[in-house]
Amino acid sequence: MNKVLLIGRLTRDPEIRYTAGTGIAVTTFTLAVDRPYVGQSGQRETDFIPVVCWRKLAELVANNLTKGRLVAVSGSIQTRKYQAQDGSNRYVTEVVADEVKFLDRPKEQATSFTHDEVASDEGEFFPVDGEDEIPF
Amino acid sequence: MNKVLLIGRLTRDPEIRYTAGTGIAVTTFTLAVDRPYVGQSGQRETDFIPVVCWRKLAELVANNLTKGRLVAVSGSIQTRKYQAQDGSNRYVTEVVADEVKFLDRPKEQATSFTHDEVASDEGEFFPVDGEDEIPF
Amino acid sequence: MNKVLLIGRLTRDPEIRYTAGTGIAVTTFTLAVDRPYVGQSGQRETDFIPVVCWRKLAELVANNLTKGRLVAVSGSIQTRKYQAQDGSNRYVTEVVADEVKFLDRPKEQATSFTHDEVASDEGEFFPVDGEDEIPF
Amino acid sequence: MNKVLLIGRLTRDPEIRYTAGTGIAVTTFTLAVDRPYVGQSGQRETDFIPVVCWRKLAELVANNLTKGRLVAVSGSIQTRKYQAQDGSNRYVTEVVADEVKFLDRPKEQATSFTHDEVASDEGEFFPVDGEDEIPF
DNA sequence: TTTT
DNA sequence: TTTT
Repeated sequence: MNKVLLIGRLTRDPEIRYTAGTGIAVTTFTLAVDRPYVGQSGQRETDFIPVVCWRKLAELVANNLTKGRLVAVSGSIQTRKYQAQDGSNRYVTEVVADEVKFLDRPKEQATSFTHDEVASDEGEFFPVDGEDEIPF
Repeated sequence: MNKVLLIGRLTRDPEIRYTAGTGIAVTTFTLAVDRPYVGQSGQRETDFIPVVCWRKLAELVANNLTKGRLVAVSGSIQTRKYQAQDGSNRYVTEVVADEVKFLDRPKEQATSFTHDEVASDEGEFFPVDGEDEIPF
Repeated sequence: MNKVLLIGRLTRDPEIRYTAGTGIAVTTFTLAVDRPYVGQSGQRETDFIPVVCWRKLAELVANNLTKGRLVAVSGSIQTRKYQAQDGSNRYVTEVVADEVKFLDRPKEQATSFTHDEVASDEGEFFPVDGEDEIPF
Repeated sequence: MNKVLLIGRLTRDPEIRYTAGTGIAVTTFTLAVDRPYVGQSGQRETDFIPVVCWRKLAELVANNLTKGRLVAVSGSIQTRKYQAQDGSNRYVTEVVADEVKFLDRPKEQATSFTHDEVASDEGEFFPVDGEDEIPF
């Protein structure tokens, strides 16, 4: 038995990819989940939890969620091994979602905007990552 | 909200340590949790999930559980950042337990026994795998 | 182990009472939780789940939540026996909350407003359906 | 979202029935779940939680579990309305299982026994109930 | 580095 | 590398 329930906000827009051979959709995002009480440091503490979705759910999430959206996720914890660039084994622990519930309404999408607005948005929110990033 | 429930077996004896300044007990172990159905590879798949306990629970676990024991764990997912030896940041995702329920009985601890019984018990249940094993 | 996680909306304002001897606060409400997929009848199905909170949480809920609010509840299932009026035993199953997370913002409580604003708000969000509604 | 996780023991053997028109298997049992800490009365308190399973799971449970067995159940809370004999509406809250994990091994089944052993076992464990019992 |  |  392996059950997880999280409520938190996306730290970025979700990223969708497709598996090599079979073209199955996989989307990943990180959920910022506040801890219930403030730590001894006085300020609110937060866990940043990597989440993966597959197939239909991957598409639903990629098409409908954006940075900052509040969601509930149910799923399970999965561990994976992968090879780092230096050849050593690395272990990842992440949540595989089987249900994602949207808990707030999307922000007013400006239906028309200037080029500069787009550009600055991209600058802030979608930095181009290197291609051998750790997958979350 | 951040809730986890796991049922699985310890892959090794738990390890207890104490925090530097304050001497608070922390014990860690890995839980082997079988996935509900067999993967496409045909054989049963398993997640190996790192678990941390603090204080009283740390001591309870360290004193009573051993490799192979079946437990239920409830808690939450925590993420931590740490420095690898090469100075780069590494991220860990683990479960912080707030309840651990023992689901099977400990293996028969013979209270008086012959040398042969000890030997066979150790062979099966307590393989020497660390440097601070009780040496008899 | 006994863990419950629910996300749903209050079917009415919560009701607070106090225990006879000791004056401990208890508040109760019912949560409407939609089932994930539509039933064979074609329309969305909903479970109406009784929830109880105690002490500080009872007061927090009674003072801050109202009919229609979206919340996440974590807690456990409790069963209770009580005597019906005809003397027979009756059994109740309900959720005892240990955490309630508010998931939406309260409806704009206009601090000063015109009659028309009140009327339209009530029409949309607070239909009169019980006998102890605030009568204005 | 509606998730439940329970670990407890069956208070009786499970009961299997089949739906009228379609012959779908439904099995019901009650789970005795101990509360984590003793109540103010000093003795351990227990919740008796009604559980329902459908189809394959119904058969698996009916064929393999008996009174006293330890299980983990994951599922959701469901509410149902039914008519009591006096025509009044009654509401039931129960857990619909979607996974049942067996946590102990079955008791040694005597493979041969005397009539008296059978009789006394039945006397202790399977009392004949009246026909208008509340359904759990 | 993995448990039954 | 983090969300409101």
